[in-house]
Amino acid sequence: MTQYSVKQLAKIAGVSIRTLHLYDQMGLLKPSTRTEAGYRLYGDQQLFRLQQILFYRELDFALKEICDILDDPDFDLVKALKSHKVALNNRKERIATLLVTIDNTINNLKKGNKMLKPEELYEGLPKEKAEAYRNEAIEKYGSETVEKSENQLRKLSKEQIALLTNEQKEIQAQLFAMKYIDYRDSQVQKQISKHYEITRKFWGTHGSSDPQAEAYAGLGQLYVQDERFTLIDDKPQPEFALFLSKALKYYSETRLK
Amino acid sequence: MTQYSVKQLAKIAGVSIRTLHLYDQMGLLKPSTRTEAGYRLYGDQQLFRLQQILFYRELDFALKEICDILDDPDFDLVKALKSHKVALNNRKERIATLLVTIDNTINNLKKGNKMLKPEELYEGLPKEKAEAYRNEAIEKYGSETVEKSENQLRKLSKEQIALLTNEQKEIQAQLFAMKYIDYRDSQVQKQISKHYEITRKFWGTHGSSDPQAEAYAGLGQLYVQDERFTLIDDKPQPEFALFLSKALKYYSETRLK
DNA sequence: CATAATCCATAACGTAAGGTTAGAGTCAAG
DNA sequence: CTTGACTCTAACCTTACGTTATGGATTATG
Repeated sequence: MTQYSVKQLAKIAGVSIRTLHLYDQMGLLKPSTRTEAGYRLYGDQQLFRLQQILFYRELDFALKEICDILDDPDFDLVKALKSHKVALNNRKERIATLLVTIDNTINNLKKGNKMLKPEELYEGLPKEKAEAYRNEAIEKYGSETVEKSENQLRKLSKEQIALLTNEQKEIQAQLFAMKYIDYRDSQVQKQISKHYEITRKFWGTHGSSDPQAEAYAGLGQLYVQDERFTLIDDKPQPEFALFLSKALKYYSETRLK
Repeated sequence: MTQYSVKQLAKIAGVSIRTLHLYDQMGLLKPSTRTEAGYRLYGDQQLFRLQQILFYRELDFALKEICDILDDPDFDLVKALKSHKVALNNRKERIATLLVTIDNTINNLKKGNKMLKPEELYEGLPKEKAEAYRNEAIEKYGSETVEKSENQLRKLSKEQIALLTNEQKEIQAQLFAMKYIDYRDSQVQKQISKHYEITRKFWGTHGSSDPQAEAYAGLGQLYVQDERFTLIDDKPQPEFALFLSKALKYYSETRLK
């Protein structure tokens, strides 16, 4: 049975000595024994436990949770993993939104906020352009995301989009004028609910109510991804897009269930 | 010109009073003026500035960075956004890996570590199974990720995989026996370099050297995603897979450039 | 065997971005 | 004139360690 000093264990495990001290102090990993002088000595069992600790740490579990996982025999690991998965998925989604917003912001800065020609916007794009746009989008955000948005879009015919955006433009302008700050604000959410009602009319109530909430939240993603939806005075507004997407998500989560 | 108290500003901005105190203290957002009694009063300019602050905060910038962004007129915003994008992309990738690992771990726990039949593994899978597997994988990880892995895989013919895995099995077994702890350990990296040499033989040096490093790191992802690559005694080892993927990435980053 | 070089221990402070009291002063309304 | 709502500063709590600081223990070398 091998014995390891703090330094040895730290080295083979790739953690700092301080980390081992900390884990000892909080009861996560106690040395198997101490020398007369109080030196920590770890055995193979401790090495194995450390290996497990590092695995769960790598999965972004908090140290206290790891404590429970390893020490409580009744701990429902599958449940913990699943809820952890949900949290990670949320982070992932959030990061994806941020990445798109950053791209749009960079684009705006580069173009010096150059105005886009209105005729490029809501009429059928020239096919090559549309194709190029799609490919670029896939390149940047992955086909998964793009396809999801496209499904969103396909629910709306061209004319519907034209009508929709005219009515929505007003609401968006009002929201924009509100100095878009807190997406949970009741005034903001009131406007969003109008927005939702208009949107719903054009989705032609497809019967099932559950996908609607999701689709509406997904619309926010579309706003972030496609600058054409958040033009104010023909200028793209990434900050506003980010705000709107959060407002829609919040609305769909709180009001629509 | 409207004036806001801390509470009012906090409410319309959706932040806590403490946050405003903090921003004041660190010079990120000073009130426009103070009353005789020392109460903070904010104007519209401050509201606008707060709006910008929250935008960058939402993009996960540190408060100090936001300070620079807003106060330094020479600040290279595009550059900052780009490097920030790289960081976010790394986080995203990491989270994706963790999600797959969690899935595999859950699967293992559910199956009670049931053995997989060896004939299911490296021989051509029955078509339906392969299709089902692929669809499931797309469902879980997105078509982007799956296609990337498939491109990895397509570089190897069936026979090559068979040979490859036989030779690699040995190395992996040795790595496994090393109590897979620190992927940066020189002994570990030595084994990885052997692993790399073997792998490289079968990739038949496609000329360009840059994609090789990336492809090799991508192989680690494949290990994580497909349990069949990290079977030890016919049992999937998600922890070991995670370890290996990090070791490969580290190797490709430090040794291959 | 003395001494220098490591190694180890505990302790305490610092980090980011606030949350959470605590104690005390300020303001408008009843 | 007191109540209640609001404000101020100050100080400690959080995570998961990193970073000294100080002093004792062990080992290597001359």
